[in-house]
Amino acid sequence: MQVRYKLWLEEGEHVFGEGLFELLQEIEQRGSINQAARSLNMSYRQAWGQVKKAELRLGQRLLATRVGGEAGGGAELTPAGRWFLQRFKEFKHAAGEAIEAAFRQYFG
Amino acid sequence: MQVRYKLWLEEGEHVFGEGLFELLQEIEQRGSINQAARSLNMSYRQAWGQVKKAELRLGQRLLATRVGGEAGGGAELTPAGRWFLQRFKEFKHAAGEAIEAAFRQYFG
DNA sequence: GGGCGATATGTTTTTCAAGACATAGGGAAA
DNA sequence: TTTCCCTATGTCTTGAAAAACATATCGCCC
Repeated sequence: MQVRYKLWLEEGEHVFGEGLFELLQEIEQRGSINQAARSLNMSYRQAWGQVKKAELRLGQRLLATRVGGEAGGGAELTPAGRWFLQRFKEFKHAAGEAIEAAFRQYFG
Repeated sequence: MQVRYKLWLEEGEHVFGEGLFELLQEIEQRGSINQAARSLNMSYRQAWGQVKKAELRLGQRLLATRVGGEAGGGAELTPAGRWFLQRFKEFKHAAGEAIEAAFRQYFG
């Protein structure tokens, strides 16, 4: 038997979770939504929509994008984007450890 | 902004989570699946199916039921049922506290 | 100016889980 | 022997989220 969990943040509605976390991470190191989506095996439409919805609900931009140009365009994280990425990463790690520990304590 | 989470146990597949937890709790103090379902605002079909699926996957009974008789029948927890209920309750509490604490630490 | 690789959205289709509906049967008690 | 309240299942409907499909536009570069 094993424990499973999902963690996310809400601002009335879902704004930041595992999916967006991985997506932003990938965008940060690839420089484009398209590349990131591809590498995570999802469609550009899906990736873009996810970011857009979060930005709307948070009331702030997570990505700075450009259209056209040398590489056709691209995207990079705004300071807010980097902030969320970093914080969520640390939070997720701490919470995950604690959950596993509690599981071991009560079911191990 | 607030943190949200879901915790559950798997044995290959989902076997025990919040839903079953509340259901067993209610059954324990009401003595019937029907009454419990009603009080949780779900159908008997749904409640019964949930228990059945878990029992199948766990390979052990969670409820001892009887058909017909004075109250029409009824259900009570087996020792295994009580064990899961108690353990999950404690685990859920400990994990919840830890998650909230981590959230405060990183986003508070 | 056409191709390439991006962003940016609207629309439609699929899928899959949740819920609703239906039916059979058991046993005490009036 | 009928009524009542329950267990026990099969099946059908539906509704929402995910995926697929379809366009439009932008700007460098050859």
